Amino acid sequence: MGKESFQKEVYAVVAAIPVGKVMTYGHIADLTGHPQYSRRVGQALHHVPAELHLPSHRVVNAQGRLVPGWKAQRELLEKEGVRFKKNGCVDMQTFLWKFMEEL
DNA sequence: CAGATGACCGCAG
DNA sequence: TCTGCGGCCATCT
Repeated sequence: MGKESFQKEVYAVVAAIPVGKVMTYGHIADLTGHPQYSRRVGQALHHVPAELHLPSHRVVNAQGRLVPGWKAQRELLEKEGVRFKKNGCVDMQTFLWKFMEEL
């Protein structure tokens, strides 16, 4: 498995996140079979070509915090029905995508 | 080639 | 809430 195949797997997972749900970098790393690659998931998404039109705004960190410096992200999520806690973090209990429970 | 850096994670103070 | 520390890994200086 080369590095760019890992990148493709990441993109596939992100593309599969349903509207109104979010997923964390760590979980995506787990799904690709590389539990320690959370940082690489972040890199892959930071450099993802816009023409792929991935819903990368639905990826947040493990605390539900949004991407530093990306001002449109919160609005995009709110438009999909994602609500935030008082501290500004996503309400993970409600909006984290639990893919296991969909089978 | 050695450090620094980053869309990370968890724990601690 | 913010800061620091150790661990992690590829990329940039």
